[in-house]
Amino acid sequence: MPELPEVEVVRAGLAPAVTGSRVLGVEVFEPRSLRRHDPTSGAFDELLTGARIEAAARRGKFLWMPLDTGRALLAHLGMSGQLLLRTPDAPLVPLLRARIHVASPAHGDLAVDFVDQRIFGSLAVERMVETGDGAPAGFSGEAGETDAPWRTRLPVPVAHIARDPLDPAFDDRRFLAALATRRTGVKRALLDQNLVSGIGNIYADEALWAARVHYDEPSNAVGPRRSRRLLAAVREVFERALAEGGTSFDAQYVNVNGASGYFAHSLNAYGQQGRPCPRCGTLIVREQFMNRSSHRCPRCQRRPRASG
DNA sequence: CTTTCGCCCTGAGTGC
DNA sequence: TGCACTCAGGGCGAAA
Repeated sequence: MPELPEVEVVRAGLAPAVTGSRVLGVEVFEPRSLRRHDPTSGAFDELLTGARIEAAARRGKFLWMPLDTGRALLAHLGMSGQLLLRTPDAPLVPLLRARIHVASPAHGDLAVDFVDQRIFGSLAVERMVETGDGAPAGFSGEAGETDAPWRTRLPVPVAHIARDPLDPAFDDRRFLAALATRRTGVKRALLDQNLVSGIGNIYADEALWAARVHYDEPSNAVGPRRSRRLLAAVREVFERALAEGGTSFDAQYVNVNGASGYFAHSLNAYGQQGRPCPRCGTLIVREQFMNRSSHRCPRCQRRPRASG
């Protein structure tokens, strides 16, 4: 499932093709994929058609394309979403939920296909709000090196989403202070997009393994030293996955050109139950937590004392 | 405010 | 061959 590295690969693949392009038309095959779109602000296709796409930007797992209308096309891939660049007449695959036709100055006419099996992902056209701190709203590659208005604006539904750990404007101290304050399990905190964005179940387990922290340890019990180690581990697993072109556990994720971004061999904990911990050889276990699965090494990641 | 919980959603895989 | 069942989990609104 797409987390920050996968979404970034999609953004980076999309950006050169869509930047400066004009939306020619929209085809919607599955209305539920637009359930996040507020129709009272205008019909999805009407708000898109004719607009010029200025860039492709990302914060955490949220991806948006600022439009010259002052709004943005917002995409979240959910569990199984993909954004694929196709030729305008490419055959319609069964799971295709929407197709956006654009005229690209660099690549001619293109189809941007939104494919999503489980329909947890969504597309919407949203209003923008200022970040307030003057820093770029998200990462948008070279296009972000501009003073265009969209640079410091983000779609309304993303306003409450924290910056991600690869964002230069990410506030380490604030995050560490929040960990020290919260009484919830540390993995819950890692997955809380209001605290730090971009982390999903896979990279949470990988970072916790790398930092040797048990997922259910109260976040305020981890302490500053290990919390810093954990944050560093998150960044390391992200950077490594980015270097490998994005990771996905089940090959649902396909990058913008349709090639698989599957690099399961690089996973140390997630999905590795029954296999030896690469560090100590103890067999990795899988446990139910938060209605999802957590993977850990029973020896490297012991639950400290009494809790839960 | 903080935290937890239930809901959404369906193709692939499994077992009988 | 077919059918019932299970599994995957991000984000959000409601509730405690």
